[in-house]
Amino acid sequence: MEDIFQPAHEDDIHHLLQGPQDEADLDKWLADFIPKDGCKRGPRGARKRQTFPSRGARTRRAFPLQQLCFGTTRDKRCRLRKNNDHWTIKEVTNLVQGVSKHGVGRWTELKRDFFSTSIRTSVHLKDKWRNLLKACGIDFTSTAKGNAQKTMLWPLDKRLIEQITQLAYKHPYPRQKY
DNA sequence: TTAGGGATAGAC
DNA sequence: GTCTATCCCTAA
Repeated sequence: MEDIFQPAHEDDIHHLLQGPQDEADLDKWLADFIPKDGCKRGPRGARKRQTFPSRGARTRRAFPLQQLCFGTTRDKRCRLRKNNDHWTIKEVTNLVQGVSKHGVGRWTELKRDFFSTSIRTSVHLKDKWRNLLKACGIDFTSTAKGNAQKTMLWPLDKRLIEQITQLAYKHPYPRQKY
């Protein structure tokens, strides 16, 4: 199976190992971590979207469409669901910067400042922050379930993880009500 | 608009 | 079947 993280050229490998040379180079460097079209990345290895509903004959879950229309036991109406769109390191970095600037709970402002051209909604930002806290082992609510898989943080810079942890304590989630 | 619970996808 | 990331719904 093709390793989607393996750069195509030796120069790319060198570039990857060297890290970003300067701020202008940061985007290109980060781009090496962005999953290629049709692929996913994560602790359990690259995931490719199915290109054909092989299991779809048995279950609607396997359809590879960007959007699905189906009902659930909870919601009888047809419901649209996008396929999973994993976050890139750059997006996570933007989110961390946004929380650093605005604090938690101000997701619309954060979206406006850092994700104005992104498909991510304020709800996505909130969900991702919640997810990052889980992954950092921070129990943000008394009802937090189980232990998040810490290995999800593997592609993230150590400093970024530290920053997330610090922000989590500086700006506890959910936001304090005044 | 936000918080929180639940549903879903996909690897293991 | 389990587990996690992401998406979606809905109450406040």
